[in-house]
Amino acid sequence: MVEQEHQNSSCPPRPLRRADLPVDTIELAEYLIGKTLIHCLPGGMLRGRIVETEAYPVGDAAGHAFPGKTLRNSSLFLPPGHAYVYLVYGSSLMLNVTSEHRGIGAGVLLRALEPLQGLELMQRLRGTKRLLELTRGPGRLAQAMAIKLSDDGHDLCKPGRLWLADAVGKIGIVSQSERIGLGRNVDPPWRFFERDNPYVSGPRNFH
DNA sequence: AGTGCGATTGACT
DNA sequence: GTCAATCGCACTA
Repeated sequence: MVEQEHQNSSCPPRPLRRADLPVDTIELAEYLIGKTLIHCLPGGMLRGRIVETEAYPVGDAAGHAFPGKTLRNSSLFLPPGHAYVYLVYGSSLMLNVTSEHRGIGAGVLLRALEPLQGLELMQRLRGTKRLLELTRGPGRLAQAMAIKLSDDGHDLCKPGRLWLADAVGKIGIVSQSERIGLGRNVDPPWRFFERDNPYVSGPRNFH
């Protein structure tokens, strides 16, 4: 029998290299679709495939860096490929990937994953067995991946504990829409998602 | 020191 | 579909 029954079990995930990340925030948001997020824990490995992102580029009034650098948003100003983690609504952690250059505050919010590995641990972390409720939505994603506030500023291009790796599987049609949850009426199409993936949160209307 | 408000979620009609 | 919980942060006084 052939050992190589699945691409994922045979070749180890290759980390995303910082030099390969598109500098532009919007390009990075699209680039990250299909890529994987890995968190190695004592209890096992958590791994998911990114299926939905949102760009918060330079000069975007909705971006956390817009009012200027503060203690809370300082990680957004790190070099590209770092984690910016913050708490909203008192209970939900959000995980972003920094973009642009050191000293520039911009990033990409990871909004949904397709769970690949460590599903039982994700189910425990999330308190549900329903697969579609594990990683659909940014807060759920962070909880299922055991992201903590202390992961703020972590280098996601350094393979080890928490890092980004190359794409898995065929990437489907990537659609764009307005971003979700901003109390604004008009918004540029800076949300990217794999159109036919069931783990995408929110509306799937596409441009 | 006090106030208002989220890049959401889960519970409920 | 509606709606409120929840709390760290930024801002005002």
